Amino acid sequence: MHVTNAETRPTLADVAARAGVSKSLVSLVMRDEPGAGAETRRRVLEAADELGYHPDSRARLLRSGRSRLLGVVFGIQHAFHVDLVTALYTAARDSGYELALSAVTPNRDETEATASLLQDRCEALIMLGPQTPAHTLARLTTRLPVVVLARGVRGADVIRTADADGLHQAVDHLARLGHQRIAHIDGGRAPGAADRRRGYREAMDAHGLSRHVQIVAGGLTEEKGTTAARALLDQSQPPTAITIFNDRCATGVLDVLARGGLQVPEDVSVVGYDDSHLARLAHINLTTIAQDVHTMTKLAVARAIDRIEGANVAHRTIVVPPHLVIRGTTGPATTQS
Amino acid sequence: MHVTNAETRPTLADVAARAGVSKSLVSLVMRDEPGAGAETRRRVLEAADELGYHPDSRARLLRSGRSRLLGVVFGIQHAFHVDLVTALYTAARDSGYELALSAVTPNRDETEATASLLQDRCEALIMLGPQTPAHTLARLTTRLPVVVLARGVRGADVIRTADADGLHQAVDHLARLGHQRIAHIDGGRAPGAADRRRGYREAMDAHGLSRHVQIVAGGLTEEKGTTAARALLDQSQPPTAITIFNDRCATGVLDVLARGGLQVPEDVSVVGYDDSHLARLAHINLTTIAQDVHTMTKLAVARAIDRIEGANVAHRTIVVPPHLVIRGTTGPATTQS
DNA sequence: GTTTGAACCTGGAACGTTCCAGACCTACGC
DNA sequence: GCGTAGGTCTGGAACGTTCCAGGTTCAAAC
Repeated sequence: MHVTNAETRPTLADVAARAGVSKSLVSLVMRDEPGAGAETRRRVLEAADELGYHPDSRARLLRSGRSRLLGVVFGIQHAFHVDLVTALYTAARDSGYELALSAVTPNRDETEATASLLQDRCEALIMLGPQTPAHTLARLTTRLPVVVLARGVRGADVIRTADADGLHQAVDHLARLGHQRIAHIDGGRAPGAADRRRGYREAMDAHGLSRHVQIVAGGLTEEKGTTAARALLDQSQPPTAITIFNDRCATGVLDVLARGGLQVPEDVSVVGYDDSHLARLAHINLTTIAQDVHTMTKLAVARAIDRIEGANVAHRTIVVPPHLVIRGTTGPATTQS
Repeated sequence: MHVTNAETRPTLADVAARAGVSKSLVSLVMRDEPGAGAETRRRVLEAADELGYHPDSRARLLRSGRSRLLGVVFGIQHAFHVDLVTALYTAARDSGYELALSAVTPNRDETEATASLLQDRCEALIMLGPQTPAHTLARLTTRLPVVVLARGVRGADVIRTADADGLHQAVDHLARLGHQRIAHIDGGRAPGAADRRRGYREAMDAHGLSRHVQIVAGGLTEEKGTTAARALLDQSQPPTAITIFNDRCATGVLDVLARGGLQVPEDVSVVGYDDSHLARLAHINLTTIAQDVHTMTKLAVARAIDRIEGANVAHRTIVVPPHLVIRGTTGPATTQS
């Protein structure tokens, strides 16, 4: 006999007893599967409601052998990751899978974040701009499907933006506005940085501006942006336009410009990268290269699920085109220069 | 295509078979419980390692009736929440409990975030600055322990900062520097905003500056900061110092000042609130009121666990004192004003 | 009047753990 | 010699589901 105790939550058996049917039938009804009559279904639902029954996902998942969980590893401090996670939630909404977040923080590295998701028996991993070495990722891939977002790497599924193309668009835009001394503050060894550097160089060449190519060491953070910007401004002939590795770094640059008494875009034009929520802030209002977060996350979820359900495509990279978003930090080059 | 049974992960039984012992014994060893001989223990661990065995938390939790999970509801867009989550991870590290994150995003409200954690059978909820109405929180409390961080609310455990005290410290600091026209940009209806407003007013009174009290409507975001700052600067006699609801809002203010050609702190001093990572950025370098994130998160985790383990203290609020962090955005009032 | 086949429902065996009661040793005190 | 007490180890019953193979019923088709 099952005694309903205040401490223990009601179970399938309790509901079954109350509705006068079998556990199996209640199970069916709870999952909204066919195979139960309308009237019985109603009675079962009523009983469940009265008891305040909620299915126990642990037991459910244990039995079905599945967790229906997509693990997400992300850097909680990264503006762009935050945007991606936000979009991932909506991308996963109707997929029948849930997201399990695991954050990377200054005190919690990627290995730890990943391990905790594995323990939860996630069925696939979506990793945002992971720093994990390629061979470690490859090993992970043998355990479960891994989709890497915003970083190119062999051996796993990758969804990334056409980074070089993004910088082409940035340079094209600036060149159209008459700029010639266009500099680039890069992202060092960060994922995507190399491609963006290359794109910048190619585009400058294409516009016949090779002699004005100038690449300054930057990084992912505001800090790096400020030091890079100071270095640029210290020159005898500072650039009239700057393309920057990402938006976060760009805000550091903007800050240095403002403090230096330089008007944006009158004196200097600035283009960021990511179109993260930072760029959209009214007081930043940054012209930037948008990564198509919506598409990228949709593709990532879809690919993860395909893999889970056994699609045996070779590991493949999907490249999503970026696009220019013109806001207030770019304007025509002044004639004097 | 692999021939190995990549489909099924190794289980306790597999390890037991390989080591030539019973499931129960392996279970003991895996949990590091006493009751197994040194040599057997070694053999079991070896077998587990060779098979790449990892315990299945679902089954484990199902059987033990516990999840050892602390659910965390947080706003992924909020700089301060990000700091709190970061600290929560380290606070929970050696507690024997894991964190389950559930983010609130523009498309995923608190109700949804909470529901998903309940389904995972979290044993307690830690909610960061929740917007959920008090009576809904109270109902939640009947289902499981709820610890609210950074918002005062009756009926649940609350860990919060002495917000009024924080503004006292800010005003004291500015008054000591000789400022008189000290304004406050508030946080509207945000958690804590009312207390900070009150603290500001009290402190101004205490310094005999009642006639200079000026409160401008602000908010949580950079945007709100910029419009509030513009309103302040438009006056015939703008303030020489500004205290602001939070750091994020303060960066908006700083930006307006910089663009307006005003030097900080020479022309205007600025004090933020939270000491979030924003404030520490070299180019922001914001004087601010630090909430003691370390202590708050430690207390939150401890309280949650106390509740889980049956400590039956009455619901109680713990107030943590804030402290002033002097950085570069405050300086002596200029004599001329 | 039998057969057929949906539509509805049931019982019991998994899933991979933990927990409990007890079995088997060996050593020890008397 | 006996009883007892630890220290090791084992078998099997939970935990709350889902899944599978079947069992009724009842109306329509032969």
